[in-house]
Amino acid sequence: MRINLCDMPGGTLRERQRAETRTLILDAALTLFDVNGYEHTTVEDIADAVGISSRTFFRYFDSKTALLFDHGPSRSSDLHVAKNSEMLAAIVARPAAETISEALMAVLRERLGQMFDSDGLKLRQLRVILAEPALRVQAQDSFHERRPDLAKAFALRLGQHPDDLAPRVLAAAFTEAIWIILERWAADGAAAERLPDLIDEAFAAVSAGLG
Amino acid sequence: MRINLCDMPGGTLRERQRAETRTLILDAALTLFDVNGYEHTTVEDIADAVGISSRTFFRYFDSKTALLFDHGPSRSSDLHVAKNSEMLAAIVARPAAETISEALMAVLRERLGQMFDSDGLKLRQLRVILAEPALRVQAQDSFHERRPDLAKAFALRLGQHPDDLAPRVLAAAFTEAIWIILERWAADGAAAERLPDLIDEAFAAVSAGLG
DNA sequence: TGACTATGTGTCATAGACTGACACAATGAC
DNA sequence: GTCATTGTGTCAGTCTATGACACATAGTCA
Repeated sequence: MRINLCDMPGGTLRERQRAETRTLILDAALTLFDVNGYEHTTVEDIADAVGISSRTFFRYFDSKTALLFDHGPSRSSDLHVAKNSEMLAAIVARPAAETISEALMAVLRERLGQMFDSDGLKLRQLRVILAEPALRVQAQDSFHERRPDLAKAFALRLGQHPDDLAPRVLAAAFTEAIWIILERWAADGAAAERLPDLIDEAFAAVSAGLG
Repeated sequence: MRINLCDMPGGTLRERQRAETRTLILDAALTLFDVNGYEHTTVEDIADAVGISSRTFFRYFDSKTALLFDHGPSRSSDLHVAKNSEMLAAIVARPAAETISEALMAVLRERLGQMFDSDGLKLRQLRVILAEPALRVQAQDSFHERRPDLAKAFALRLGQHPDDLAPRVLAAAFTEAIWIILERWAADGAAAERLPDLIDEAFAAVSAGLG
């Protein structure tokens, strides 16, 4: 059952096994979702596919939906956290002369493609989400999770408090914009080179709309 | 069990009974949520409180969360639909010289207070939602439901397609703004006369932030 | 290497949201 | 009053999720 873990770097055998099992679950789940649809795939199906009990599944993922919002194989356990703060730091670090829209756009152009490119994971998740209308709503939640952080970054640029209205509203607006971009990108076949164009287009529209 | 239905206008006895049961369920549920919290109130608790089986509960409400997003006693069954389209029509009908922000603000000043004032229902729902962090996320969904409509109204004003970016982003931004307004309003004690002030304040901030 | 501890796993039992099927009761129409 | 329509309770069952316990595996220390 355990496959060659030797080529994976990292801590103890346990940690490597855990990471391996996690990716096995995630991969099996996304495949099953793809074939049978999210609703018609039970947690037991997933567990069976990996050869674990469904009880064990819940020791790896808090819920079935967590599979869709998981940030990668968590090779090093908080890699994505680092990535996230990097992104926020990048937003804050953009030249003060730039508007928030310009700053965010620049950061997205640099990093959004990378995010969806590194492995196919995020794209596969995105596709499942887009396929099931009920999930699109929940997906907003996943973005929503990051909104406070985004609002914080905006607040820093604006010299305001993160709970103030402007940062939060801007975060909501741009979160929606990113969502639309990803939607269209996936619908267009998810070609990596399309992403920058879509970002440009979207942000131009937003600027025009908000101005 | 059935209480004096005679003073309620409306169609057949069956319809009146149904409407009555519906409000009984809704009222009992919100009371229980208030006392024991949303999570610790089971559907069976609610059903017991009304004197129906939990199976019957699900014949009135699609889900437990539906209780929080239900639009009133549905005396006349699609009253809220009418209200909703009225609101959208009002947005479209505002003078063309107004910006979208101004138009929406004017409509909200006219109608938002009314919406939360007519009966205590929406405020009670709002309080439950705000009390339980997990629900705040779902609440976004409920607003989200109406976003396409809002986007449509905006699109009409902008002379754009409802699926275009600008209307959707604007809808997201203003939905968030409304949400923030309601949050603060509830936190402030939900005094009816505070609402217009909060609306003014919020929209001023948004305009300043977006400009 | 062998014992000892920590951690992971399966099994079992259970709660809680929801759904389908069926029998029975109440309503509305004639 | 008869008869079709519709509402309700009961029962059984699915699926997500969690707690308890026993057993197995990995990490540690002598």
